[in-house]
Amino acid sequence: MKIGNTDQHEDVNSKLQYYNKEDQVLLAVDCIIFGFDEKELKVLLVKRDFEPEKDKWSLIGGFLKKSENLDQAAIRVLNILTGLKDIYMEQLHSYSEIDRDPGQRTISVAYFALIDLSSKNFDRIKIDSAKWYKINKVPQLIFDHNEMIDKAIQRLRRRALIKPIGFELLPEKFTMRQLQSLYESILDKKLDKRNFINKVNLLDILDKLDEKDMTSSRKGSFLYRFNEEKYNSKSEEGFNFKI
Amino acid sequence: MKIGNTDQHEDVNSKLQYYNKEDQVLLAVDCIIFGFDEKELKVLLVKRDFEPEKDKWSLIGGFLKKSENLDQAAIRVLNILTGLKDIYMEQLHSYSEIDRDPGQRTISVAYFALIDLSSKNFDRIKIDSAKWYKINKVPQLIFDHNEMIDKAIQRLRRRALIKPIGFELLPEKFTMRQLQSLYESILDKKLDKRNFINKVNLLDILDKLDEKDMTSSRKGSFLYRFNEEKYNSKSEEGFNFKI
DNA sequence: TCAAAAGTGTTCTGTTTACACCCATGG
DNA sequence: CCATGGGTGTAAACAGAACACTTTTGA
Repeated sequence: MKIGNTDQHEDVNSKLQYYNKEDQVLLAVDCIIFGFDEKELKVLLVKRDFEPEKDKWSLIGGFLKKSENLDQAAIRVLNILTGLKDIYMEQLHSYSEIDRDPGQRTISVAYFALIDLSSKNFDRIKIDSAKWYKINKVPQLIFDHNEMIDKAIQRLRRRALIKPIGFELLPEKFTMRQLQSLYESILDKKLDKRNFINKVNLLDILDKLDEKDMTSSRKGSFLYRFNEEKYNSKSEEGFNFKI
Repeated sequence: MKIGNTDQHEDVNSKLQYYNKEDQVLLAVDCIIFGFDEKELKVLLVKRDFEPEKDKWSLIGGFLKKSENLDQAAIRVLNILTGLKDIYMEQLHSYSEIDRDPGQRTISVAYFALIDLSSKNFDRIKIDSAKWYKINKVPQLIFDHNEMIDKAIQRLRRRALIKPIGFELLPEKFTMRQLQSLYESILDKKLDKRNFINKVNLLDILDKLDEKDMTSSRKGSFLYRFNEEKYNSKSEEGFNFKI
């Protein structure tokens, strides 16, 4: 039941008449794309090449079409820029300040995406002006985009402590050191190696492979893979990765 | 930067022309209003009195006007129904399935609100067909409103464990028993009285008053009040109310 | 005097933190 | 043979969970 206009006289039994009185607005999606490249958590930005705010950095975005829902719009926008599909995305928040976009009244729904930069899946970015920024070196962005990124980082932090979304940022096979570096980047603090490994092993959601990664050291380090079945069989509520 | 139509030829320097190509949609807000009345966590629903879906239960909602942002729209909608102002509200999620509202393509941004039912502030509901339902007795609702409530309950559960939003559901002065009942309702589990009180006292965010509430027992029970200064001085990150 | 709710501490268990040395290997 | 990162365990501190009896007072 919509009661937006209960003060005014109107025929609420006439659905179309009712709906047609209402204001329509532009709905955009903006994507915070996080990537992890072995050491650093980064976010993908593009340089705006038209007025207003020309030459300022910005998140990628696009407008919702009537033929799609918001998730589909976010997936489409991400795909246009990166060429990637089947990427983890999650709706973050909707931004609606009246003057947020000086061009026209626009409400934006922010999404964040997690992609693995080390993987060969991700060979190129399709927009020339795009650049990866370390998350603590993000420049001033247009509109409310800095606010969006701040909120996305906070959400990522909380999520990564209770859900296995961190693996979306790693290659399929990864070392313990990579996993630890990832969590150190996300949480922005150093972690103790032994405590970290003990905790991860306790969760029992990884397969230790026979392969070693020989690029990082002379000894080589074992590779691990996230085992989704193991994870699902453990808990409905995610893990409690208090680190 | 909006790249919704990069495949098509267009003059991106002409802002208006650019924006005007895009689809406009109706934006609604729907409010999940939680209330706590000494024992039970409840949600406020209204009976829809027009077709389609006449006589079905629904959340309250309304359409966004161009002159307001989403928070303001949610506050307005809440005020129309309850007459209340200065209520805790938080944006929850946006719902955008193409057929979610058979009347017209509508995207809805869900908000949840927390109000104290025991307070005399809340003397009456302004819509006759409104009714409080226990959160585990919610009937089938129109559209995706059941989904919204489920998500709101989950969010409330997580929030209440780390932020002092539970106090929004209580009168200014409350007993420990009331606070415990509230958390038991939110978390849907029985808690141990001694452990609960020990933990709350450890947080050191309440003032114990000299007054007693004499209505609940012959002995009477001390009243407490949330002390926001104490809370703010403790932590930036909220508390860790693992109970 | 008793019914009904308030109030109060201790022990046990599990989790988190702090911490340092040997291993394997390629150069 | 040594420099580099990989791998491993234990003890102390802390937080959570389990648990039962006494107090007050209006009816």
